Amino acid sequence: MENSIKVISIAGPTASGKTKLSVELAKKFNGEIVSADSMQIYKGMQIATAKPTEEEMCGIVHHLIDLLPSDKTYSVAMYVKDASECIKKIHKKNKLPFIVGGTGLYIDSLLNNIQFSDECRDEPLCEELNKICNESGVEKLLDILSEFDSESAERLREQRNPKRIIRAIEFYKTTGKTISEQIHNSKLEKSPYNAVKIGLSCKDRSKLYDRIDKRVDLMLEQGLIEEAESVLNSDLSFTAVKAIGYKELIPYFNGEKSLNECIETLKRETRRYAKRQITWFKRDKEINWLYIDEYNSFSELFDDAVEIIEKDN
RNA sequence: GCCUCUGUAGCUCAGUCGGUAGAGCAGGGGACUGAAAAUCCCCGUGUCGAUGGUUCGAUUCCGUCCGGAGGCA
Repeated sequence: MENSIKVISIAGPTASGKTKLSVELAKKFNGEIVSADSMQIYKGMQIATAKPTEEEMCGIVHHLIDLLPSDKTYSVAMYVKDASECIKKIHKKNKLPFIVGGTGLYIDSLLNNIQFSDECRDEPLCEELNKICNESGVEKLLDILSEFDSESAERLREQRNPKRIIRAIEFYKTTGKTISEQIHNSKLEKSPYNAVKIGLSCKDRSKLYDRIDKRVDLMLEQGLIEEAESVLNSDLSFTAVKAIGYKELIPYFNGEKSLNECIETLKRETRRYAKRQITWFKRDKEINWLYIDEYNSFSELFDDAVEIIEKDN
């Protein structure tokens, strides 16, 4: 693929060590980092999102971190647009782009060059559909959808996931096309990238969970409580309120639960999040997995990562 | 030392009038196209403390032992 742009992606669950590996690799290969993280996009959410500090960045340029104030919504479509431009610029400078993060949907949509339509949102409609769902149940939503898109209705019937069904209805009402057509059409543009995919994970799940627990403890030492107070007191977009690390502390601030109980909830939610990330990444058979618990030192892990990147040339 | 209660899933506990057991939480697997750190679907993972006895059959009944809690001294 002579005309394709070589990129490296580094994916993996939270607390697997993506930040450190990516910075070291970027140093070695003259790279810049494009974050693929739906929450690090936001300013002011530093500790809970484990955003790399200036010090951790070691002078490597990081894109798509601290891009937006937390009252602005963001989405995968915007991400693909933003990240594509970053890659283009980095490539022009003859540097190597590293796509690094834990948001699988963002990474896959970017690397597969998924085409999103321009405007197809209708928030009042979604609110209305949400109301219908609460009052009459998911079945009602499926009925509405099957009036014009029985194929998707059948596909979505099994899991009865309101969000997906609402989106399918919204898409049709705003574009006149079915979501099935959109999914088909979105894949027509060939990807301009030649991606070398590296995945970081733990062979032993419980070890990853230990790392998560420790990292939450560290966040608390770094001032997570104070950050949570200020974030929760600011205006948060639909997207930003979903961040793990703040909402779990609300019962503590309201005096409904002890701090310890909330911390346990926070750790548990982070573990579940990591599990979902693992499920997502697992199905990509192109990922070269490196298991951090199979290495005695970072430098051995690093050497293997270097080998994966070099053998592609 | 004696008496009482107790020991069942990773945790908290049900239960079996004797036919090898089930809830919640934790956990595991999966899906995923504009909120994705979101949203949703599926799944019980077990030397029923150990060991003898009674019995066709014991996790259940009886004996002994071990561990835990409490009471009396």
